[in-house]
Amino acid sequence: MISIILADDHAIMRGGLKQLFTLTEDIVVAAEAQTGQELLDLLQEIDIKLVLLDLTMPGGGIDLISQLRTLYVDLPVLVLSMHNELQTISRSLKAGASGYLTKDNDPETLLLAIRKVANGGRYIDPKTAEKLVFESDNSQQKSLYEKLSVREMQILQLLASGKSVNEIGHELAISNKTVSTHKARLFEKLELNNNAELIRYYDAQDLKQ
Amino acid sequence: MISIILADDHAIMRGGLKQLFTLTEDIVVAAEAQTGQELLDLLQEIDIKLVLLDLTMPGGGIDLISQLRTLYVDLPVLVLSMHNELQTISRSLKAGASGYLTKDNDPETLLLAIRKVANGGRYIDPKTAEKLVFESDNSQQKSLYEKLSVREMQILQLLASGKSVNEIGHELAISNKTVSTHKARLFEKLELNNNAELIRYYDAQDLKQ
DNA sequence: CAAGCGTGTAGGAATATCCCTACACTGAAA
DNA sequence: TTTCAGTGTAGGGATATTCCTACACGCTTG
Repeated sequence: MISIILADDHAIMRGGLKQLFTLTEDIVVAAEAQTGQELLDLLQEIDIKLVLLDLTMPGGGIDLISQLRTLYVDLPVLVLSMHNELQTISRSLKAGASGYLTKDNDPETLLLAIRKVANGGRYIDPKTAEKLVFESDNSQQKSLYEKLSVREMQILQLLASGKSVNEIGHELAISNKTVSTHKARLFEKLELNNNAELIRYYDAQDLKQ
Repeated sequence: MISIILADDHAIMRGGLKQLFTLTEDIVVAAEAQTGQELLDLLQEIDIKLVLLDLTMPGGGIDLISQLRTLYVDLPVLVLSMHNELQTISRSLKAGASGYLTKDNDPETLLLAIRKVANGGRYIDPKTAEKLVFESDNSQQKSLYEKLSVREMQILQLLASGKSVNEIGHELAISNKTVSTHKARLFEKLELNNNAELIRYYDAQDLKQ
């Protein structure tokens, strides 16, 4: 029996997944988390076999994977994401995720991946696995977006959501000066000159996904 | 019996939703589409009561809603989205969607929304509906723009172009403090909370004209 | 292994911006 | 006619942000 935690902030998605798992004999949802913190809290209380993690939830970035990997060395983390940005996939795996698949896969594939990962295996979407290998070779023409570090990307998202430098500093528990530095660096990398451009750049990127 | 088409490019999401609907007596999934085109093709073949549409799928933007509205006047479209950007919601509804809810709602809410919309009603997430009232009410009549004084409008345009308060003060040969006052007033009038919202508001207005 | 680049982190000083308040002027309402 | 709301203008003080600089760490790369 594979007991899992659903870590996804979309209740409808969780609801659907739970229903999906009722069709199986061997997979059961032990708990659900809507934020990274909630997930960490839950893990202290209950014992499960696998975390099914949506990266886009609040407090659910790459860092969370690293934390999980540190705190629970043997706990497999399967990332379930909407994005198939190679960058994100690659970073997730480096951070210690046992698998990665996008939500456009068949439900059967998800079940397969869960079983494989729960048994200590790894699962990566074959289509993207191939690209990953390919990409690492000719990482020449990276889009500006891909030049950003994880932290910078995070700051970008928070800025684009309308948060101030101070608010972000507080939220991430770092100095506002630090946030400002990150901001300056991502301005340089993205060749932006002001906040208006940042918002428009972000929205434009967002549409591409 | 409410027969629906699931239009979402995420197979896992569709799989989950389908399972969810098996719990109900009255909702049945007649078909699934992964792209806008696929949806349009399917609609020519089969007769259904409602389209459950994920805006983020390929070929699944606001335009698609307009098309559906033109081709099938009475077919209700319920938008299921991850984003709760006011703009997107507002535009969807203007384009003719019968309802809008985000994926972080309860599954029960989704069922409720489907039933309501299938019966000719409308459904909008209560949290966001409230915010929308201002926007839609005012934009129907006065287009918030018109509440702004000439000077405020000018400042808005300059801010949206990426100029700083100081730059604007210099350009208009008035104190930066004055510019700041104008800015504060237009923020209040437009019910904006930060620069990001200003940019998005301005761009949205721009599209309307 | 040494050197160097990228990254995450800040401090101090300089600016920029906001917040609250104020005042004069204009046109509309009472 | 008086009153009042809306507007364009700022000042002073409080905050926020930037700019420049720095440093430690980890990961390449010669």
